Amino acid sequence: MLKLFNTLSRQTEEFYPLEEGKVRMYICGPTVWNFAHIGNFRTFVFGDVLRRYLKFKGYELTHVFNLTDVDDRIINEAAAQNITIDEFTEPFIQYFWEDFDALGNERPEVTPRATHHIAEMIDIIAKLLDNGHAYESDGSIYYRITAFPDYGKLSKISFSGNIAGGSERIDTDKYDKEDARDFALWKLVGDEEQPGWDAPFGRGRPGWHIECSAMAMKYLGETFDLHAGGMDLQFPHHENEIAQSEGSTEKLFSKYWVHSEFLKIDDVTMSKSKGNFFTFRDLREQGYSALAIRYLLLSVPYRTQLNFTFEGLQGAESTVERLRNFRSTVANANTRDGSNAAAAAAASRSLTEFEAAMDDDLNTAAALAPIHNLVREINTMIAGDELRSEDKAAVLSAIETFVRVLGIFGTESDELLDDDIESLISERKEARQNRDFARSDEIRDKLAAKGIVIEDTKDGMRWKRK
RNA sequence: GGCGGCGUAGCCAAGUGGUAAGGCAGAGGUCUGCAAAACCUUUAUUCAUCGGUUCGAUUCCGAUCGCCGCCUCCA
Repeated sequence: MLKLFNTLSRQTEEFYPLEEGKVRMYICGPTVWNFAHIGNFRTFVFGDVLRRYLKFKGYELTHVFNLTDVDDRIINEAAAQNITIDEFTEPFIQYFWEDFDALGNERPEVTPRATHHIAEMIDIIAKLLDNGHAYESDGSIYYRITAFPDYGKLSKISFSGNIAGGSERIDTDKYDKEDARDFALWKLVGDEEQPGWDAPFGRGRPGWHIECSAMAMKYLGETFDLHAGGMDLQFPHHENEIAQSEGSTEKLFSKYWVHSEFLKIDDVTMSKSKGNFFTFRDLREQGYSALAIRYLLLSVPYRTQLNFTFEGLQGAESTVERLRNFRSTVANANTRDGSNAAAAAAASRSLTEFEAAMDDDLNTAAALAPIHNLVREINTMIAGDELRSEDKAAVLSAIETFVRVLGIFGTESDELLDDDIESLISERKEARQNRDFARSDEIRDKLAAKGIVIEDTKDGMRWKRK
């Protein structure tokens, strides 16, 4: 039984949409022009692991992932270039998905654009105006927080403490709001020259939070199962989504809230403002593999800040390589007929422990241990010629489960070798039989130059792409 | 000032009221024509410090020190 930590209740509890057999989830992604840093991608990798695990558990999923394009910079820049917002954002979105895919994430079912949902946002704002949860001031529309007593239930934020205390960021009356906490739902655009959208309550642009309320409820219903995102979004973004949605429907918005922690670089949280951030592409350009980056990001449970080091990334590279080798070693092992009960038992125990750890609030760190244990145990059996042909399937099937849920073994390359590479390999085989090691090594070097690594195992020659 | 998190071997870290998972790196060995891969052995009497509760605490409580986050852009 999967248990998740629900930010709303501040406790780890059984994931209760279980009975329904389906999960509707929403994840906030980055603004499209913003090159998401690796900390954001940690959120997306965990979102992916969550969705893969839910599918593994047999749930039917509807997963909405928002790459937002409602942003003054985007709107203004598109207008300045005299192109549509879609035309402007297209290359950024493509760039993002390339990274998203390269990290081994599955694409969510729904990936809406906020600017295509202005009408839905206007509807919610109109409802909030009707029922007193919003008000107009100087042509803009603001949310009236005093009308929503539950405000703060997610982040447990205390405004009395903030205001009485030493926060230097109390918003002064820059706008004519009733209360410093009130936030904009609709920002007036008075100048007809400036891009904006027409609404019954005036021409303007949506505020920063309304899009997620609108799209989540449109695709998932007024009440849905799970809403995830980075810790940084808990307040104010998610708190405000709750206020808008529940204020308009008077129904529970999301049953579960799941927030993942960022990572630290040399013990300092990576963030834009700190300037110590780097992107997935930065790491790729330094030669690190996507698989190792994925492994590192999920090697620490999602609610713990991972302390990122390059030593750790290098280590992940070795680990991932070992897993990859294991998979092909098992697949290619020359085994005698029959079965060895110990092997099947090891595979089954590994799966059980893996699932128990994942059930425990997606404890990926604990879930990796049984995988490594299986690798060691089966490798030992192979070395001692104790693995039997009938056991291979059980071990490979366990690996497939780990791949399906975590995606850390990489995909098995089933590409055929080019003919000349193939002939070089058989030539080398012959040379070795004739103990012509000079020729053998020469061929190995030649193949290495083409990115093909040759290894001589006791079960024969093995190759892989570097 | 309010709210929250953390401090476990060289590094990344899991974890529990009953005596420290896993990975990486390091050392020694086995195998091998050489590599590579793999295997074996080895690395914390100890979990920031000081008290307390307990038969027993790394795990619970209190204090102290240190670090981090949110309250402000990062949807």
